[in-house]
Amino acid sequence: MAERGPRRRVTIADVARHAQVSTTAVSKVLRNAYGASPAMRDRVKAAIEELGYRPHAAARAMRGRTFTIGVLLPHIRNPFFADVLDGVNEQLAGTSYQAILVQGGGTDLAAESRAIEALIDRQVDGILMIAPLTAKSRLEEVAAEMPLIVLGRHERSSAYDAVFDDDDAGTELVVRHLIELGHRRIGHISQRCPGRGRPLALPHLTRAETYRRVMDEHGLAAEIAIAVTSWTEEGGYDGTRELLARSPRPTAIFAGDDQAAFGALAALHEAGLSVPGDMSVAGDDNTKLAAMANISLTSVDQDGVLMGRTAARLLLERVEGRAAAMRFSVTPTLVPRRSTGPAPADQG
Amino acid sequence: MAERGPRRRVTIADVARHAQVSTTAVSKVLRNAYGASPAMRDRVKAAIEELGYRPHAAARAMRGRTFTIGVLLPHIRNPFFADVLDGVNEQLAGTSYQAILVQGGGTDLAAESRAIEALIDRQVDGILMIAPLTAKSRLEEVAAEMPLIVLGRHERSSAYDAVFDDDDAGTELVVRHLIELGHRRIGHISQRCPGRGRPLALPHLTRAETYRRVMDEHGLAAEIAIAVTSWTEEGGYDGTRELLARSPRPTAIFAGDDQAAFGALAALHEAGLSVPGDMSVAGDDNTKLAAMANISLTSVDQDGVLMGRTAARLLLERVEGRAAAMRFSVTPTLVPRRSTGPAPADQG
DNA sequence: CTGAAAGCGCTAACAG
DNA sequence: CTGTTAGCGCTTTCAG
Repeated sequence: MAERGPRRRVTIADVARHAQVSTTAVSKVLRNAYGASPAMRDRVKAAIEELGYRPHAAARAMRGRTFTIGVLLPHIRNPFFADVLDGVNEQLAGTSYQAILVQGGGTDLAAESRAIEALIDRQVDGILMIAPLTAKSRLEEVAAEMPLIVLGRHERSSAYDAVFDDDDAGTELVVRHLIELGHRRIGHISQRCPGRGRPLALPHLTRAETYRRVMDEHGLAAEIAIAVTSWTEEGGYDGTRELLARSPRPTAIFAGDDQAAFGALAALHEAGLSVPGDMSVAGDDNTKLAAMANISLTSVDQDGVLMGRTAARLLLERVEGRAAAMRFSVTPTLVPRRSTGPAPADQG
Repeated sequence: MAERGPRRRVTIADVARHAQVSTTAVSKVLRNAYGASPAMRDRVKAAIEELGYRPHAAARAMRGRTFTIGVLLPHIRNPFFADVLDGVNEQLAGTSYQAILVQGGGTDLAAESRAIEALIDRQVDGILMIAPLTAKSRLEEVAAEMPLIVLGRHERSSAYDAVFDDDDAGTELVVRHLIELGHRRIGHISQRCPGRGRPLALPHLTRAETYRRVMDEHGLAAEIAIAVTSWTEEGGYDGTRELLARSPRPTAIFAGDDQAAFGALAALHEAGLSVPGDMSVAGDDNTKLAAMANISLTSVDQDGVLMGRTAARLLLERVEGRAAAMRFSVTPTLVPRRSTGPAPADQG
């Protein structure tokens, strides 16, 4: 009959009593603050150990820090986010900070806003947002209230730090790679952008824009073909069906990210087209699955763990007081695999 | 020069002043508590709206609830967890509760303990643990302190609720399916179990045990072959290589879960073996990718969204006061696809 | 129905 | 170096 919470939690007062000191002394020891003799320090530490005391985060929150870092991410379906999170946790390990995640509703802006507010209401010491959809102006408002790092967006702001992949370079690598293989009709799959108003500097927009630019630079402006769906398996599938319906159909697809590329491969398989014989496919993110021998998907590698680690480091710096904005950009590399090959001969 | 937090947050006192009532009144309105006239209620609500007041979770935590549900999950690499989480968020939408996630270190028991403590220290109103490694005795301690739901484990406890897939039934479906296709040498990939001491009722142990039982029941005890790696792409790859090294090698592999099955498919591709011609492969979880035409992986479907929704519902019930333990089990179904087929003729 | 007042556990002035 | 004390924002008796 699990009676709930009968055993009152050990508090700083219990520790103080047990160690025969004041609560102030305990607090000082806990925070490694100035003004506690080694002897007292030892006695308090022993008492903490004996009583199994752990600080009550909510009580701390009322005066000082919560030692909690809030991480906002759109969803947990993209393995790239898992890499980023591993980097974050790696950087936080050994500190007293703990990361808590909240899921913003994918492409639902309102849900994301609620998630951000939830984090603020819970008084986290700093926030890391992964590819948020929220308008820059709102991000700056949040940054005015607490340390903020934005991962995966390119805008420049003096209010928060930015950690991002150089999407421009990555896309250029992919599109050039395809062009060098002789492709001219290269399709692209992008995502719907939920934000009304000014377009955000989100990866999918940068990639689409760069795709356009590189095509144009090679005199292929007329061959530009973008299917706007979403970067999920289904989105890649649907987008590919859309591109296949064109006449003449493309000979290569840059799917935007790996998840979409997997959907593209499925759609091509279903259509009876061979890869890369009839159609080349490239993704972006270089997920584990892309490297698997039976998939062997050409992709763009960006070090997600490094990005996560860096973001967490920058955030802790801000929590410690840094105010000047920093930007950290990761340079991607192309990983060519068997899903891309020479354009079919009939293309000329 | 983002000056941090200059604009003091709106508090209940501000609202009270603005609405010309006491803070008690505001608090009552916020909690829909008894003892506030409709008129006052309206006035307070208007003030809240005007001032953009949002309750301060930490302050609430000191007296009452935080309206926060803690979700512990091993990692975010398994798409099945994403389904569960969608179910949780779906159930929580419309309530005032917010889910926060913490990642326990995969197979690292100590990291998981720290994550659980982090949740307790942050005074969540209830905890949902997804496939935790922690010993049952510790789970019961936690359950004595706060509402707890455990998802994905089979033990029976009077202290917390359990939501789980009937892994026994699922595995039986897969193994029988393979046996009916004429396979006799059926290999299995399982995970290393970190827990010392009593084995936990985790899915991979149930599946392995059931695999053994069904093989035995069909007189195939001698053909039992288990590779113990991990349920990741790499683990599936390594496990398959291990099984392939046996002589004679199996003609079918039940990979334990889809992620591992993807690794298995890669290893077989690399080994030049055809699926299902030379080897049948089955997974478990029925992830989106398994359904893709080019993969077409036979799998076991278990409704993750339903499980998440149910877990969240049960947790809220407990938060509201229910004490009697409940168990909810989801019945899985087999989804046969092209990755499984008749055993090669040479098997007899 | 309404409000004054006493804390929840902790931190940070401030005295001693 | 040490301890006393006044809150942080909210909930919750308990009088009016």
